[in-house]
Formats: sequence, C-alpha cells, structure tokens
Amino acid sequence: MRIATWNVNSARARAERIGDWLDRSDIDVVAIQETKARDDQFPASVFTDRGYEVAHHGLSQWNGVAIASRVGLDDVRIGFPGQPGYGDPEEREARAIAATCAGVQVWSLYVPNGREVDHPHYAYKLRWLEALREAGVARLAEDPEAQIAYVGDFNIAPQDDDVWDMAAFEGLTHITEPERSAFQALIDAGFDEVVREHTPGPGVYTYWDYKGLAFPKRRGMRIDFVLASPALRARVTGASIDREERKGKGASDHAPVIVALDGADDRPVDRQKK
DNA sequence: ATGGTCGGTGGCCGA
Repeated sequence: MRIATWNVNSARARAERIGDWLDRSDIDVVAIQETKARDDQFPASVFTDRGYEVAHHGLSQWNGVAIASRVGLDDVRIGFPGQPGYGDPEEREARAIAATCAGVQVWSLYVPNGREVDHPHYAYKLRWLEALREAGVARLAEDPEAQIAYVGDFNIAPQDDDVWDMAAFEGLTHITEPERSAFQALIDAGFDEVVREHTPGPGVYTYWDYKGLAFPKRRGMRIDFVLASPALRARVTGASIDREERKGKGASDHAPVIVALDGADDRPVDRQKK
C-alpha cells in the first residue's frame, strides 16, 4: 500500500495536475491540504472518476483538507479532539480530517503557518500542535496497536538542513526552538517521522517558494511529513518525495510525499512510475 | 527583459 500527502495549494487550480499525478503515481491513499474550497466547490470528480472515494472538509477559501482512497474510506472524522480554533477556541478551522483506509487511520493535517513569531497566529500554531499531541497520546493509550498516520504540511523545518540557508530564516517562523520542540514532542509521544530515513538530506525538500526562482535555485524547505504510530511504523518499507511534480507551469509550491507499506500490492518505491 | 509568485477574491490577504 502506498500513502501520499500533498499540499496542493488550491484543488480547483490544481485539478488537472492532481488527476494526471494520480494517473501515473500508483497511490492508494492521498491526504491533501490547502484545497482552498468549500465542500460545494471541491472537485471531487477528479478522484471519483479514477475509482477513489473522497472526503473533503472546507469552510471557506482558506485551508481545506481532504482524503482520497481506493482501499476503503471509513469512519471519517472532522477535526481532532481538543483541536483549538484561531481567536474563538470553539471555531475550528478546516485543518484536520481523518479516515480509516485498509486499517490505517490517516489524518490529513494542515498545521497553522504561524506568520510571525510575535503574531497571535504563532501562539495558535503551538497550541494546535500541543492539542494534536494530546489527542495522539490519548488514542495510543486506548489502543497501543492502532495504526495511525499523522500526515501533512507541518509548517516546521525540524532540522537546520531542512532549510536552504539558516541565515535567511533568522527571526522567522518554521525554524524556532518552540516549533521544533512541538514537533519533537509528537515524535516522543510515539509518532515517528518515517520519510527522512528514506530521503536523507541535506538539500532534500518538500516545498519551494514561488518567489525568486526558489525551485531552480534549489532553495527549499522540508516541512511535509509522515508521522506513524508504532504499529504503523513497523510496516514502512520506503518513502520518496515526488520532486518532479514541482516542475513546470501550474505546479503547487509543495511536492507530494509518498510512503510505502508492506502488503500484497507493495513494490519498491524506486520502481514507482514517474 | 526595467520585471522577477501564486490563488482566491473583489479592489488585498494569506502563504
């Protein structure tokens, strides 16, 4: 089984590219972030026309998350227990959706950006991550064998090598100690990050800004991850970052990130169709 | 080449 996560930066603007990517990528489950659509605007047919079930959660032109699966899509959940809102703690943004696909609970997560270190959005980001950790701890306490994948755009570069130039990020979000601690706390809670060991850096990224020819200049960031509970972590056989998808006109600023699990239809990641 | 990012929106904001 192959699970992917991809911040598409608008499902509508990216619909044709998403379809083309599905056609060539042999993906069983894909978690999508930043659909930038309400449910009534989401182009579900991109997925259903190709034999995927899809669940989408979008409240406005901001955020928006989805999961598509061709191996079953059960027990869809909107938001995680304790997920805070921005400003009004009761008003949750469309940043988390989950579904159980072939026995794996996949969470498509769009972690708040943080904007600036002294901005309220930054404190919100840290609150949001801590609440996610608490929800994960509670779930694993209930069922230590649960196969849970926390996947998506974490908007954190956990290591210095995860940005093209640390000096360029002085004073900015994504690389601060509290953000990195919040990410590490998820790992310490039992959700190991499984992509890096199969895609070692430096210079390996999942996001490149649209501005300033960042992609051709190889100025990127590694901010999209797959975190796996212990039972799921034991099944991971490989991972890859589809850097090709960042190329050309009409690309998202994020590349898809793919993880392979053991299973009857598994095949080596380095033999995947391009 | 006197510009040099997108997307959604509505006449700017968010990333």
